Amino acid sequence: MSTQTVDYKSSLRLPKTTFPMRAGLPQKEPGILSGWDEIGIYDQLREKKGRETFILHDGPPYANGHLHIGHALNKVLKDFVVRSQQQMGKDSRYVPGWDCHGLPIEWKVEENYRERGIYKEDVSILDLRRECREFAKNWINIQRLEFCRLGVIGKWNDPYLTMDYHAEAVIAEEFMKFLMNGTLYQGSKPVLWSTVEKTALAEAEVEYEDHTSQSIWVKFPVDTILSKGLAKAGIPEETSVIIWTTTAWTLPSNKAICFNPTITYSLFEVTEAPEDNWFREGEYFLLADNLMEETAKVSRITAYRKIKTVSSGELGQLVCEHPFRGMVSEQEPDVNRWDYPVPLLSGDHVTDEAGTGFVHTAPSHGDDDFMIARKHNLHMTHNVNEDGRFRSSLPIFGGLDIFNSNGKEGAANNIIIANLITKGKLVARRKLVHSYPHSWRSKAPLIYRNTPQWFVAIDKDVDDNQSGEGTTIRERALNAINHKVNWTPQSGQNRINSMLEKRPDWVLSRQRAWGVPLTCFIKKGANPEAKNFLLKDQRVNDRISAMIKEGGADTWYEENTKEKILEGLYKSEDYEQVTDILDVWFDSGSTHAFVLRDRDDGSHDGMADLYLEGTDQHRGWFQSSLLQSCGTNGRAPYRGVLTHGFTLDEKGKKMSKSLGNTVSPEDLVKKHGADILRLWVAQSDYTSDLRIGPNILQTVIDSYRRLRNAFRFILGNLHDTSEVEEIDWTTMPDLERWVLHRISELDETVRKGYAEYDFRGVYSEIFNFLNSDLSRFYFDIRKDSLYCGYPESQQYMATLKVLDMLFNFLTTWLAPILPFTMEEIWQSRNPSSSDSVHLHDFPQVEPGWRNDNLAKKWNKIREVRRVVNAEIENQRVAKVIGSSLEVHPRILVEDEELYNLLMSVPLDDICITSQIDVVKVSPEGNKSETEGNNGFRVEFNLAKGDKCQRCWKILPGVGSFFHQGVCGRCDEVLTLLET
RNA sequence: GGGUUGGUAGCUCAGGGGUUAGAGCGCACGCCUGAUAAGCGUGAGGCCGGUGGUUCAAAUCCACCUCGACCCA
Repeated sequence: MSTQTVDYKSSLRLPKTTFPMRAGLPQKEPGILSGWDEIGIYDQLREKKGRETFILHDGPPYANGHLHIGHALNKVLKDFVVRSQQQMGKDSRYVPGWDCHGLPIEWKVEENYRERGIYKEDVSILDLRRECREFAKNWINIQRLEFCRLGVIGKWNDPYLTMDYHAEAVIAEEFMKFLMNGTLYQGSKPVLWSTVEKTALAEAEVEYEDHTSQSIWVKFPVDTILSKGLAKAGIPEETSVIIWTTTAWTLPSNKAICFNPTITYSLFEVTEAPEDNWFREGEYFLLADNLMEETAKVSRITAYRKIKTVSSGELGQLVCEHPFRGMVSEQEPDVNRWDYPVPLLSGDHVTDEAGTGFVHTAPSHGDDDFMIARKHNLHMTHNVNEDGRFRSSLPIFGGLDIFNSNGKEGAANNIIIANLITKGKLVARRKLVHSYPHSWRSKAPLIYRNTPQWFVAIDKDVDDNQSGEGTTIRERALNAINHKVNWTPQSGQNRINSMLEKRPDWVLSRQRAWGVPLTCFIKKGANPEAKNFLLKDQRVNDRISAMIKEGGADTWYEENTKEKILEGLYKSEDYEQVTDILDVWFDSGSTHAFVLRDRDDGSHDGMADLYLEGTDQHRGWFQSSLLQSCGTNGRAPYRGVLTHGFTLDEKGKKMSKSLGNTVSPEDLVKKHGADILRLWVAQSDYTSDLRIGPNILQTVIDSYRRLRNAFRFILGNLHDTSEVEEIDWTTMPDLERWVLHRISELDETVRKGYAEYDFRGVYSEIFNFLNSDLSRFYFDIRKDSLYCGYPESQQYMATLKVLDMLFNFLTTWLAPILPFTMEEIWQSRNPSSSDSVHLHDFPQVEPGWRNDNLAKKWNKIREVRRVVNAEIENQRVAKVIGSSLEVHPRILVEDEELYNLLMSVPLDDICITSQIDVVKVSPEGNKSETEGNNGFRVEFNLAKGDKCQRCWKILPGVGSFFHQGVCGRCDEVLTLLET
């Protein structure tokens, strides 16, 4: 035997590829992006004709500020959908959009004015709107770049904007449909109001700070005529209901008292009190039991007794007198403005944490009050003017100010309290420091003030001849969400349903500047309930929409607009032009009209296949779009809705700058690349909240590396060549056919997963396949053949063909999730300046690949292999061997079927041992040998012979062939290679 | 406070009345040095958020609590 070693390495076909192990995504991705740009990939995909469309309609993000991780999550999920639908054979279009109007932008612009020392009042509305438009435009451009950087495919060079003139015109048109179909009405609603700025404030403009108020306990005497069942309930006629309030000034506007049926109330009597006390001995009153003690303390009564508990049923029968009943003004001595009944109403908002358990209710001056009022048809009052003074016509209190123009407390509270004392209706008063709304700008305390607003009635029959799905907007909406729309996850249906069932009419109007106006006119001097209050004339509407299409919504605010529009049709001096703007949710709720219906790349029926947003949009866009569309089209604008959760930090906490636990998409992309961000999305369960942070990202990076290396192996063995000879799959070895079987299984789960938007399922299926079936099994086994086999042998060609197929399936399957990396992989095998993996659909599988019997067989073989591995590991740990090629095991099999099965495959290759023996043993005699081992047992033996210098197997006969130091197989291959 | 929703290994997730609760990654140990800042093998990790109930049997069903999230108040 020769001791001389020959270097046979050059005769091997070792993997060779230029595809680097380390990705360098942050550097590489921008280049890939510009490649896509150059070939115009989105438009090129649109050229594929004859495909069914799939329309994911983009929910427009708001154009103010950089993207946060939630935006990224949303757009990445959308991109998964868009790309996967396309590759499954659809024409999958995606038109991104932006929400441009609204308060936050108007605000920032105002802020800029302030910084420049300009007062908002000195700026014309047209100038302000111009600045807002510029502001939005600027951020749209920034966000567009940021979204594109994430690899999101779409019509980025022609997105939709809610501030496009066409969009503004359509929004106005859509609004006017509500004007015409009878659901629009003017009502009023309490809003937070600044008496300093004389304007309504949005919730976002409100700061809560401590404020000292006078809290008062007030008697509302029971109305003995109107109350029912007084005697039966054992309530004396001279009983009072005691309420508690911190806003004495709202008492003149009181219309009801609320109680909570879950609280226990009782009838009490004052049995002892100081001589000069407001609350006198012998007075009867009603109060929540839990609050009696506290009330006794503040009202200085020294003893009281509980007479009996009063049920909520009994309370509901009571009606009180207003404490100011009988008070008249000098101007109107005959009119008593407070001569109305004050009913006791049940309300969930009432608590027994403070006060008396009875809540004084002024419909015009509180949210809860307003809702109760609406439920019980209580009258709204208009007692408070813009400047925070009572209207001058209000008896007794007319002209008093609540807060003056400096935000300091006015006379109203004190004079009202003084009157209560005079009338013997005050029980107690206390100063109270509590959290109270203040203006973000002036820091002045705010009040709730009733202001006229425009509403869409959602329980009124819609006059539009589209009643197939219901006559009211609510009916249509409920019908749609419960019978027509497909929800992902299913829980979304329940969620939006419970919100829709309860929601009130839609408040459309905002007293702001930056938006689409409510383009309508009202008859001067007409009552809002009057038939001619609103000007309804299609000719007028047409002029308005033509005007806006031409010059944008700004034109509404130009001089003489009213005259121009009404010219020749109506006397303009008879009408007043509404200048309020629409709620921005109406803008975005109308996107289906100006995008899906109106754009060439919209959808054939104006409906989207999918809306995809965060779960907060159940109240937002999903609902506004639904209501808008049900009012204008009588149906939902979408067939499917997908919702995702929110992004949290690693501990499941909300992200916030102050906690320092934020992850910005920009940083992430700069540091790790967009594909890592996308892979994080793919690995997460978007149906609940998603966690992200450095540790979680590290595991994403790890799995990315692993995946990348598996592809590198495929590329290396394909030697970066794109041409692989066709061969008939039926002639392939068992093992290759098993891989084909797995591909066909995967094909089914991948397509099904994508169709159901189960990206995590798709990814984990593919990832596990790559690891468990390929790297650990198939690749490991076939390395011998790929490296050492004869390149023209049938088996080698079959393996190569399977690698080729795997390449095509895997790159396309993963392309929606990892568009950059799959492109890099695709290009490194098929370099081309015009091709892209994203132009290719998922390949088709052959029906014959699926072979469940074959799968069963290979499962069994892998089980045997696992046991062989375990035995080899034992010897390795014992330092008997290192490599598995040093082993020549024997497998003792009792089971006939298993024996035949093992004999039918090259088990030495499969176990990566130099040789292997399979021996049939009889079950008699040594039953225990294989019992509990599934009918077989592994016996360890060292491989005998010499190590082949080429393939490293240890075999007898090595060295006895023509080529030095090699085994028979290698000798043969070397000979063939030389010819 | 209400509605909705979630809590399974260090991480991301499967499972879902019935043997010793699974996967992948990570980790530890070992091997290989012809996927090499890679690959292979083996292994250790879990009072399945808590308490109580229903049941022969609960991670799974029910109730309550707790911790988080979204929306609302």
